[in-house]
Amino acid sequence: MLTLKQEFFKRESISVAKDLLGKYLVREIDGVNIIGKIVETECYLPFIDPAAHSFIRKTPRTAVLFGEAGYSYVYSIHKYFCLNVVCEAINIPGSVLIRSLEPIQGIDFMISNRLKGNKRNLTNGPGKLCQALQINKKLNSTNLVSDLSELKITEGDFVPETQIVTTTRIGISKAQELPLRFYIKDNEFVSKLKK
DNA sequence: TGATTGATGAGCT
DNA sequence: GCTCATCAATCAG
Repeated sequence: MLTLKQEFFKRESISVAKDLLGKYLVREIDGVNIIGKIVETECYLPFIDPAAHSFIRKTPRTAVLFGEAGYSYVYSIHKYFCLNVVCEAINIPGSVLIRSLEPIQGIDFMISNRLKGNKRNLTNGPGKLCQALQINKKLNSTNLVSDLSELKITEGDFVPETQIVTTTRIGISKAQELPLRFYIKDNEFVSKLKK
């Protein structure tokens, strides 16, 4: 499977968020590939988005958001980790949060990483997918467009525009009204619908 | 099946 | 000290 080019991420983060649906997230552990298809994303805009970690100012934690596109931003929230992809040009801190995956390969491995391991609950949430794929802070600032990385994003399945659903974001306290969450219609691995 | 709630720890002020 | 882009257990119906 072909790894994406950096140019893919050097665009408006909102376009990247939509186009990432259907792509494959590949985690390599001891030479074995663990693969999930991206079925749900959220976009965090540069400068104007109060919900973005980069909003207030650049800090040691958020510095990677201001760096090269195509790199990972892994942060901890409560007890868990979440995975973002840095987009746009240097010093333009747009990013895309990977919210849920459809398990493709290495499902037994994912189950062994999670306490309650039924297939549907494996990767349908940002904290859950990081547990399943063993994504932690050591993978912060990883180059996701290099074949040499142990975490990368490759070409996957084509998703037609008509299969993409747009809603508001989940779990945030600011700018809740912005329609920046995208997921694949009718996919059973999308995280819980918002009410 | 859906809504509510408590546990939880890092990062920032 | 307070915030928070979460999860899983719990409870009501």
